[in-house]
Amino acid sequence: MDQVAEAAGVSRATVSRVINGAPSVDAKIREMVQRAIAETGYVPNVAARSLVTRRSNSVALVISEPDRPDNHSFLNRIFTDPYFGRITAGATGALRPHDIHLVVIPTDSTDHHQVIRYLRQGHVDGVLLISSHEQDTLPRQVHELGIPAVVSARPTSPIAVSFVDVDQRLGARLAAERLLTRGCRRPATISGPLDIPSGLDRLDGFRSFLAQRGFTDVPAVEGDFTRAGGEAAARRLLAEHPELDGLFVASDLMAEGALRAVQDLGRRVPDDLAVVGFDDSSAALDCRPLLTTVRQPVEEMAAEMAEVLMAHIATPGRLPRSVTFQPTLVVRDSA
Amino acid sequence: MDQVAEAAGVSRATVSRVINGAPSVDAKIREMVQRAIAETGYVPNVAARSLVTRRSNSVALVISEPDRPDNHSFLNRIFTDPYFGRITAGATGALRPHDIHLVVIPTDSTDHHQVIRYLRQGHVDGVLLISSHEQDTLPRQVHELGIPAVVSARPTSPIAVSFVDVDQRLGARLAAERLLTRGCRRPATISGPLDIPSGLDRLDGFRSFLAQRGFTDVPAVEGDFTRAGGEAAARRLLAEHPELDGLFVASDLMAEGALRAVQDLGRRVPDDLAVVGFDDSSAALDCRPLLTTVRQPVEEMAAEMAEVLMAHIATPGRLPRSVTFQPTLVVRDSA
DNA sequence: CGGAGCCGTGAGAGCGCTCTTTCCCACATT
DNA sequence: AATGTGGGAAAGAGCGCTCTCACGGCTCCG
Repeated sequence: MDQVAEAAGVSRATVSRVINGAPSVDAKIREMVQRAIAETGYVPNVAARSLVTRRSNSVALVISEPDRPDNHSFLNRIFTDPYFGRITAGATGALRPHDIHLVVIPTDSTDHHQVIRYLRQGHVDGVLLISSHEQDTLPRQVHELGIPAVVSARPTSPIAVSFVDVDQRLGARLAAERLLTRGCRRPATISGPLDIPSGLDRLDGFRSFLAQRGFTDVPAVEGDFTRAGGEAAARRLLAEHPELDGLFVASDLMAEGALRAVQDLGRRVPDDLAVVGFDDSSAALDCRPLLTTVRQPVEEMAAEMAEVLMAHIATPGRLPRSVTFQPTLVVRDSA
Repeated sequence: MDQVAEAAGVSRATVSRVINGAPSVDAKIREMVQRAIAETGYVPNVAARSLVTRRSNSVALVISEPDRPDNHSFLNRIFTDPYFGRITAGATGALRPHDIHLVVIPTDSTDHHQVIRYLRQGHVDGVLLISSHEQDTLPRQVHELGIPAVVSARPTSPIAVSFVDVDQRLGARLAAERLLTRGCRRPATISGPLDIPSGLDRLDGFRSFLAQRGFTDVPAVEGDFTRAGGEAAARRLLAEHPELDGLFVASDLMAEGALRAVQDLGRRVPDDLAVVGFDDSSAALDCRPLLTTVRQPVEEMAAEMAEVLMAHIATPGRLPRSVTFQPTLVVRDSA
């Protein structure tokens, strides 16, 4: 930087001003400095800058999942699930124009303390926290740290933190309505894990809407948001309730598996059994027949999380805000 | 840090020694310092440390893909493809024990300069570069930067950089052998994009092995490593060559699509037509019948990339090294 | 014509750490 | 008793930047 200053015949302070785009620099001098920068090939040292500005220009994407028996499959599951992929894509897209980078940190409860330590050290300016399961203590811990944070769903315990969510119950209702509209009279559902709020909300939303319409004792089987889990759940459900004619599956991945099971068992979709998924991920298009599903705009939601986080970073005292997205029904062939 | 030093009745230097685990500190003093750290809740400032050590303890995972018409789908495609997911999982797993974090940076040629700028600024200690397409200039640019780097495949132009790859031709040969063993006499292939070395190598390896065994003019159609692409390619292939009885598809994702097309067209798999994939990704288990495929240990390869990179970071002058993994055949139901 | 006000620049004090150098003291050696 | 030896702690100089504050020179107004 001294070299640049000397080459341009100005002081270090002026070089700094030019680099940071301060408006109060004379156009001629600005140009001279820029030429000097180009000639010397000068690149600012980010560590030195961070030291004084207290900014790192990066944020963490912390993906908190329940413990897994083995670490390998844990990582693999996370990074292979299209849901997390869409989150990453959405967040990256929103952050990039602001030149903010993303540090991806998967975690389960066994290494919460490492994550917390990382965050405390000031590596990042804020956190996007993807946490779904009920008992997860990480949102609270992060909140207590005082670092800017946005969570991916309404926290289960009431903490004053910003979050972005989709109206889960409305989504479930859209699915239920679609099934009824098609003429289904024996609806059932494969839910997500019931220790996850979104799993619970979708189940509850589905059932309570149907109850209003006079359908009680709607069968439900708990799934685990994987294809294999969906397939197994569908087999179980049809074994116990062969009369079913409509099925709401709480994720597209599970729906893909369920569709397979249903067809293996000789049911035609949608004629014998109509199936509605949830997510509208790429998996919906991998199904045959193409999956009718409830669209959750995951990329937009992640982008919104990023925007809210950046706002928090820019103005520290800012009050938490929550944003709820509306799901929509995407009608294809399966229902 | 001054507070800690005062609380422990020592100097800042000693606190630093304790934090960095210097062996030459008296046990009693060490303990006092640690107590002081705990009491004050002191956390070292990483920016200040980086400023003097010239280390950031993070590395970039740069995923370089060809230009896409629209940015949105570009990000989505990358983060949804299980191949990149496996890479991320493998790299994360290897880096975590060393407390090194991963900054994920997707890029196409339109923003190479941004990536280069980011790297030059010293945000990261090194780069894991995932670059597949032939004309990609990024590997060379990164190499010229002089920053420690490891590339995911043999660079197309000969630059002195470390890389990790799988023996693509051997993999293709394993597939060919399997088809012949099953008794196929009319083999064909759906290749990857031919401007990607791995695509080319698999095609070439397949054909040249078959040529040795007397099979010439083996039909091939170019695919694009997506499910939809695989499906379309299979339809084209079977329309032109209805007599086929064996098919090597250069990625599991494409194989999944191809399988669908083949079965839609009334062929039974594997009886009428045997299908072998490539990758052994989770997609292989989503196929029906379960996909016989060539296993590429992507997670291990990514982990190895990370190890090599850390070695380069630790000892700067180190000569480039390349590691080639052996693929294996995983026999399931489709061939 | 003198002083107030403003714009643009320079000087210099840190930001919080590491690491080399220096120093002290206890103990061994002659 | 004087000198040598070495382990362990302290002192202090940076690392490369930003940002406040002071100041010089200009315009403008009374």
